[in-house]
Amino acid sequence: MSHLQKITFSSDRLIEAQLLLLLQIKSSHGYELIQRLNDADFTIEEVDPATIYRHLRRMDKEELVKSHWETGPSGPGRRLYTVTKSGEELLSQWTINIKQQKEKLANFLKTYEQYHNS
Amino acid sequence: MSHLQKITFSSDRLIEAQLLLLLQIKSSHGYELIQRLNDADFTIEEVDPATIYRHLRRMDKEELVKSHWETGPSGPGRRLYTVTKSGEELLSQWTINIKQQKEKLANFLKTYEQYHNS
DNA sequence: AAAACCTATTTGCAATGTGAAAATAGTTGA
DNA sequence: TCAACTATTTTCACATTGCAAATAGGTTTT
Repeated sequence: MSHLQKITFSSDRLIEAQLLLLLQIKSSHGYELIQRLNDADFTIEEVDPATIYRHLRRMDKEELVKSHWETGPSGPGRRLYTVTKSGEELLSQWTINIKQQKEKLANFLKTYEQYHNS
Repeated sequence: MSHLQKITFSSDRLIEAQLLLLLQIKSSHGYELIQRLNDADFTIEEVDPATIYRHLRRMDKEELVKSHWETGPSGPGRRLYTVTKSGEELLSQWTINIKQQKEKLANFLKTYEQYHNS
């Protein structure tokens, strides 16, 4: 493939993995994803809505998700997001990265405790 | 205390905790810290020197570390950093945050695996 | 002795991402 | 009607980053 985009796994992009996971479990629109993120036991802080919407748009452009506009019977129009095959593949790579990150944090704590019990 | 600075625990500031830990173990100057970070088993990626130097200067201003200029017998002058009491206290708070973060990552992986074995 | 290299820190610049707030807009309930 | 809720987008100022270059002392190689 000629133009594979560069994959960024920096931990400040963790929100991407979280969105992909939630979307894999169930397609949603932005507003609902914000609530699901705030309810999830794997997120830390309240997320700023603008950040979520911006990530979703970016991920749409990068074809990690696809979206279509829904003008339902009630409420304002909303954009329904679904994860793509490419997004699922990226999510699976994210889990490897997250396992690593978890190990690194464990090593940090180990070093800290070793130093403080001696 | 009247002007406690706001503490940021966002994971992209993890570098701060890493620097504080290394400095608590042993005072160092920037150049050495870059090497120690790259050797440590709790860091992920290669760090950009500019980032390290900038964080050290910021932490100096915030009195998490203190520094003094060393004109040793060999090599160019260098700034020797030592962690302060305030820096040690912050590091201890960081460990709590890192434990939480580790838990959140574990929860993420649990949710992922639960979804993929059903 | 000049050239190249290592140690050591700082600064400039463009790019990226964020939070906060406001703009937009449809729907529902009092 | 007015307020509240749902839903998304955009603007602005600010923080931070990576990369590169500038600066500079010291050591090693040719």
